[in-house]
Amino acid sequence: MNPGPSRPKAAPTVREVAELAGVSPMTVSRTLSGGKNVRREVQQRVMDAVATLGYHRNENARSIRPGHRSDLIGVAITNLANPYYGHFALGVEEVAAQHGRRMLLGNTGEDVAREKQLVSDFVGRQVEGLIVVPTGGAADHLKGTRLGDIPLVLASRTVRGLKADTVLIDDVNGAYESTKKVLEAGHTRIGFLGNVISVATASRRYEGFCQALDEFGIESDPGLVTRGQQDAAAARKAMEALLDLEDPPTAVFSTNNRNTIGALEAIGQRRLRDPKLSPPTLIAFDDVELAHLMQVPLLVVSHNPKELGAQAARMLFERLDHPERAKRPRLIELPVAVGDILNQPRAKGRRVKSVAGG
Amino acid sequence: MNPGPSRPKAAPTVREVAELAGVSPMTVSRTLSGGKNVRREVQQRVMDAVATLGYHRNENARSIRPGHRSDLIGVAITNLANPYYGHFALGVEEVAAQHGRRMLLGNTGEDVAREKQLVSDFVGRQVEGLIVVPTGGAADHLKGTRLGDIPLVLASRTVRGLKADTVLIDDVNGAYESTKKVLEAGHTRIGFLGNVISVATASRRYEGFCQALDEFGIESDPGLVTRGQQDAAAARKAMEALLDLEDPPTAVFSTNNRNTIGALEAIGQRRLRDPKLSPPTLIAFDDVELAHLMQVPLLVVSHNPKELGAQAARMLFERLDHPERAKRPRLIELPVAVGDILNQPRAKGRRVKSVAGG
DNA sequence: CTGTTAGCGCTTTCAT
DNA sequence: ATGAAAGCGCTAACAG
Repeated sequence: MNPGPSRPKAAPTVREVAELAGVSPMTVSRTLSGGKNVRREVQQRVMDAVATLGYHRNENARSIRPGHRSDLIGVAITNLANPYYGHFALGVEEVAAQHGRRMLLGNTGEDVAREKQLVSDFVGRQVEGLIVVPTGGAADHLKGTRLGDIPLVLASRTVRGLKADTVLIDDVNGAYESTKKVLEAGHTRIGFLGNVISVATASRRYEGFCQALDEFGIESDPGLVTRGQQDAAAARKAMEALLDLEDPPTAVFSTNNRNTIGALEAIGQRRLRDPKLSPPTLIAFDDVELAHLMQVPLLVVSHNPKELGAQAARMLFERLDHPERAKRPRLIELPVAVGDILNQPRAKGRRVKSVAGG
Repeated sequence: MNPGPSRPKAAPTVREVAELAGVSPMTVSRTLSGGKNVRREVQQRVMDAVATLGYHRNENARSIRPGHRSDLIGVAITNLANPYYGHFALGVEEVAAQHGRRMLLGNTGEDVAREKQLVSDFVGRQVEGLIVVPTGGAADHLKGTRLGDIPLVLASRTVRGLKADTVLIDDVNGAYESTKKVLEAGHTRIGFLGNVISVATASRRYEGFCQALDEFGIESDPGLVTRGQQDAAAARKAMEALLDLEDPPTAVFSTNNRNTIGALEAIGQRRLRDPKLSPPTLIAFDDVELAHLMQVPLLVVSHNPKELGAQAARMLFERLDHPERAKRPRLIELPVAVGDILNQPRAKGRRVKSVAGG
């Protein structure tokens, strides 16, 4: 009657199932693996025993046998709170599921130490492969030898000096094309809202930004370049500072969705006080929900984070499921779509055509 | 020279490390578990061997020993692409990390079959506990016996007839209070944008909504109630339909962030065509980035999805780490914050005090 | 301090 | 069609 201190009764094992079904463990094992060479009737008895005992076969014990896959992949991303990485993780998960794999997901919070710890743990858990959005710090722990030669795919960011499959967004070009488009529209003072420099995407996008300025013979004004904003709050402050300048930029390049949100908040807030404020044109790398409806001139450089994750996963499974094909590390750059400048103020903006994209 | 077909050389084992270090496997094991009773010098030799071989101890093999924790929890959520669940997962992950656990994360996509499959797999992988955002379909597979009595925490939604720790948002009250506030502001025709009915949150929020209407003696007009919008696109259409009504609602209750986005898109789009459009007041359950800057009268019912995840994880670890304390299933409802109505139109909207309309 | 033995849950191999 | 034995990688328990 009294269940007692509810000792977490050890999970039933094959042996117990076997006993209850009146067969040997081997027969249970066979039944569970498809039922080859087991009489229908016996199979039924086994399945009944499984059901009554609530038996689940121990995948961990199973996976220590040689030649057995763990069906597990390890994924380390930097910030799960960012919807960008939510989509990314979903892309990975979906492809992993298609390939019959499960996903161990860890959040690094942009902390190398945590990344190291996570990766090491993943390897210990016998993941078949790793997908990592590297934090950008030292990355010895990602070296092949340290990983026991488990396949690794880097996503969204590279690591200098690390040979591994990599999927990136075409950052440089996206930044270049979009900046160019805004320059063509006549802007000459363009601000820059960036995230941490050590993050590879940040510098790549800055690179493209500068390329375009160079091409137009414009010297980047250091006073217009801000860096290191990791979240929307910081970005908002940075944007406010830009707006407060004596000679504020007429356009601002925002490196990522966090900066875009912050920038739009700053602008939106200002406008509540001064409805006539004519906001700067915003170049937004990464698409952001609702941004296009904010009545701020906006040029979106959009791409698909879910596809980024899916692609990373595909590269991984290419290696895992076809080790015979795989050769040297591959680098894939996913295309971005540079849109048109939306919400142009009616009077001014002369129509610039050009359609860019993938 | 030629590495050959690159046979994925089996991961090194304790034995190999032991051999290289000139000790027994046991000494390696001891060293790796803290180094008790191993001479410093020998430890060093072992660590060197570990480093040269790139050895990672096999956690799976380790975890089959009796009494050993797997340090793994299984988390099944419905839609990783929704930033809401990204935050949720982050909350879980952080608390799990604090407790030294790793997270197996699966996405159900609101599909019961997938949920069932995931949960079963998680159990087979020896997770110590489960956190599930139930899809809402049949849930036999979540019954204790089927789970091998692994602790389960339901998050965000309940399952009727299932005894398990549960963390919810205070949906009913949040919907009630916010609707009431809008009724007090003088609105009498209030639309409803809902998601799938089978989802428990949906009906709970609808319940609160109706409660408030009842209290003000207003009969809910079926023509104003829409249901089943799972994503922003569907929500947008539903909102457009509401706006197209001959006698459109002056306020609209949006059940969740997907519906809010869709509603704001619909309104924003309309306004581009007709800048004078006076948009309905939006009651937004779930906070949404940028929403408050959209110049749409807005009442946000906000809460913290990350905290929801953290709380779910805390309940789980309470049971795991203190099995002696744990008693009957607990239900926690996290409070919501009902804000003020923002972005009220200045000129027109005559200030209606808190007097109900018959 | 260190090594030997045994066995965790499972399945491959080899009987029967 | 079924079972017995052996061993995967690891570590308690017990020597020494």
